[in-house]
Amino acid sequence: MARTDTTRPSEARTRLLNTALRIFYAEGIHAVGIDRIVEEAQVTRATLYRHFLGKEELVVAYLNEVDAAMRGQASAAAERGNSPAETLRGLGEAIAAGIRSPEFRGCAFLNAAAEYPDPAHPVHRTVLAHRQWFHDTVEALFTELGTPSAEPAARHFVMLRDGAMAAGCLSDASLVCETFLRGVDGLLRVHG
Amino acid sequence: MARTDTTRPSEARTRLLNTALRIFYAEGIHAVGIDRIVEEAQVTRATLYRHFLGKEELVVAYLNEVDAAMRGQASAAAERGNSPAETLRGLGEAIAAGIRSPEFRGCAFLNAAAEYPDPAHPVHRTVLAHRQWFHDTVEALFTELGTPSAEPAARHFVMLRDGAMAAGCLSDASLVCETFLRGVDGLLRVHG
DNA sequence: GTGTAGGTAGACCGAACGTTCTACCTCTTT
DNA sequence: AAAGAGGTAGAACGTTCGGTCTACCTACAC
Repeated sequence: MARTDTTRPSEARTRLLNTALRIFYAEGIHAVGIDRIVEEAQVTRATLYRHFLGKEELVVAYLNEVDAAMRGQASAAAERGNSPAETLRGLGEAIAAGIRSPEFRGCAFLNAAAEYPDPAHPVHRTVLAHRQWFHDTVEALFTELGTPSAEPAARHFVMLRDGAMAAGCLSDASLVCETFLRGVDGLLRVHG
Repeated sequence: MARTDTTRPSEARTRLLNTALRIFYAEGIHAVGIDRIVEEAQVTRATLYRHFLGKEELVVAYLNEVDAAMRGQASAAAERGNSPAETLRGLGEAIAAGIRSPEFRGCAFLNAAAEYPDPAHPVHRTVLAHRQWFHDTVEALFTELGTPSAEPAARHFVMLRDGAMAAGCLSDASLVCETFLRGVDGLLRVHG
């Protein structure tokens, strides 16, 4: 019985969430059935429904997982950067690194929004909440940087990011990153 | 029998295609069943399968319909514009007008790509083909304009467009258009 | 006038969907 | 010793999915 004692916060739930993350992100949401996730997570259906009310809640949990990762990424960039400009540039680099990674499949939130267009739907609302946070974070950095028009600058930054994330898996990732980072540098040059 | 004689090129097919366009664009592809489309097009299942091999082919036909509309938009901008710069600016205006329209639900191609991530899938390939055309069209305009780095400029233009189209139905459309057109103007100022 | 293309109407198929259920097992806490 | 939470195993629910089928009707072209 040489077992770690960390069995408490539910191993099965973690496995379920990691599997959902991997498969939903790679293949889409409507395209993947509960059976697939249950099977690959090596968990029974009953276990899934013990932890989540249904597929919808699992999808929201999946997006929250990605959201947490993004917030971590932003915090890391903020810690590394010695100035708001450096942080913004670092944020851009982190985004580019994601796009260049082999598993990259676009923005999980943009992809989810494409599948859940109804603004009232919980999944769509989760997407909107994440985007609001990202915009506000970027705007705060531009404000810190002393940009008079921090809000439009943030919108520009976000638009470049959205374009890069959308195109990143539809054309050459390196070229996309190059274009994106050049755009970010231009923005920082103008507003900094 | 005061009927127009234009019954030949299949009324039902047109109705089917228009319905598919409307519903797939508004609600997503995997989310909508064949039954819905057949019902709203006021056509029987047998008729659908007489004109299309299956849902997949209908989806491709839907995207080709949108593609044709976009090419028309680009041609119209080229006819109106007296210079490449004017045409690019006009193209931007046309895109912005689409984003501002009440039925706007993002880029049909980006949305489709989110649902069909497999690069080998016919739907995904249709998306790639459209994007290639768009990129080439924009690059040709920058070349005509005399931009030395026409290709990177085109990539920048497309990235802004992608970002605008992606965000257009996830935040205030007017602000998105403002940011987008400002970006296009900046590009034309730099490269023109 | 006969053949054929396009259409209607509706039954039908097997598979997959999300979801619920019963039954039993195994820890940990009390 | 008892209780409860977390888990397994697997059958079953009704619905919807994409797709096929037969039967019949109508208009036009040869």
